[in-house]
Amino acid sequence: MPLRLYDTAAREVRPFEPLHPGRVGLYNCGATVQAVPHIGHLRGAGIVYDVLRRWLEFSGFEVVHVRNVTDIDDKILTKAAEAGRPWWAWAAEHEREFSRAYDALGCLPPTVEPRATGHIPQIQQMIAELIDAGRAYAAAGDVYFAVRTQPDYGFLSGQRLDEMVQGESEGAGKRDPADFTMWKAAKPGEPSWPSPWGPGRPGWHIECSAMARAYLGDAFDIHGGGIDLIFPHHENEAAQSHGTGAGFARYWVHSHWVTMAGEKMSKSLGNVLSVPALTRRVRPIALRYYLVSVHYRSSIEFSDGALDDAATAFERVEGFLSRVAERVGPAGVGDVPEDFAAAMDDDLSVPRALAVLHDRVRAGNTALAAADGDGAAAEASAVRGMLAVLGLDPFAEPWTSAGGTGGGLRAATDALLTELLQERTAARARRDWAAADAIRDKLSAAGFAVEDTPDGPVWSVG
RNA sequence: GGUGGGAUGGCCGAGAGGCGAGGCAGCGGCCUGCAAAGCCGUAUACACGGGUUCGAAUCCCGUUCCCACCUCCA
Repeated sequence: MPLRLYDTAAREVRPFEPLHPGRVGLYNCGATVQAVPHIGHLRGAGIVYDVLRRWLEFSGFEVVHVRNVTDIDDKILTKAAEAGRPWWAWAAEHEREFSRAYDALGCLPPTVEPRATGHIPQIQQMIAELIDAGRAYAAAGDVYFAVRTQPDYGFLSGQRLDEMVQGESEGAGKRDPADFTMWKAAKPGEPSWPSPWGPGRPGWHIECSAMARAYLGDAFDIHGGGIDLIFPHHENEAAQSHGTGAGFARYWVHSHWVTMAGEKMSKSLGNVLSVPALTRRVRPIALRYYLVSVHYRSSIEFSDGALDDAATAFERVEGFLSRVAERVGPAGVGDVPEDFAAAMDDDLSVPRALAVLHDRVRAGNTALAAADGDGAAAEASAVRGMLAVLGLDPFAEPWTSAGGTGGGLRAATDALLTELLQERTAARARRDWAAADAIRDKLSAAGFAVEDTPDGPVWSVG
């Protein structure tokens, strides 16, 4: 069954057919680098599209994945000014914060991460085209998009111009309140680029229109972002691109919120959670599992309890994999079961896909208990295949290199513990339970858990 | 006012007319010297009130409550 995706513009799930066979152009709105990222950003701009991209690639598509960085806008300017820092330093610092967070949660680097400030010529070119087409006008150094000249305006968000409360803030030469700015005249002290309409900088939406065209062409397959971007950002992006005659995105995908106490996580509400704050509680791979485990079109109601539950659930999966590795040898990354693929093809139904994964883990554990090494290995490779699609394969980058007891340290610890474990085994052999338990308690106090398996004792951290 | 999304068992979360997804927690059992891990079993769940139907958590009508967007927002 081929992939089906919910398309916001169509308001329904529809079969995905790429513009060019075998290739997919995917654009998702990344960050406006004005503040430190929280996990809502990471789900909505990072992980959801990382999973989509991985699934497309697994399905055989060659994916060009573009995730932009908006590094010039009003908020960056005002926040940098408040902090007494240059705007470009402020933007660069927060861009790095986002990069670190994306990396920490195992998001593959996009094919390209274009910055708005690196595409001023493309932006100006597009504005000029829209003026020539009669869809935009310059006034007092600003350039506005004339919304009423675009017949399909509102197709994406369902907003009707007559019903809108009001558009973007008023401007000097604005003809209609709903018109929006594509080029902003520089005020004194603000950064600016020369342009035919006077020195200024790009408005909020034009950078995405211009950069999508630069890397994906006039028409491309999928455009994504958080639901809050549907209006005005994506509506306006589409208006600009359609205004030049471009077909623009063919499928619109939107990811939902991370909420706390029912409310959207946002800086202004003060209910934000950063990646570092959460990875003090659970490991990054467990945090990713938590964020991935809810369907992308449902909001995640964050709670510490749910996060801990997710971490425990993921440990069950990891436990199976490491038991197989120790007893029958490391499993490869295998193909995914059909029902897993069917769930993923059905609008990325990750929760259903995870049910398949857990079923396979149980089957694998049963095989292991029956000393069926081949059976266990087969399940393990299927499990790794599924995990890889979700960016959760514990034996893959970046999880192998980060955290845990890696290589040398593990070997050194093992050497030290082996002696104690042998002592304990001897005590158990002579049925001296007190001595055996004393050793186990001692290790436990030091942070090592000891489990007895048919193949002898196994230690682990925790 | 306009637009869109919700309310599922102790908790998290799928599903969308008929076999009670999956996870976490709990309980009973198996295994274990005891554990741990694992396995097996285990639930008067679908906001409320009507209706359609042989059958509704799923469809229809009404009600209540929650959230988001229409201003910056993943």
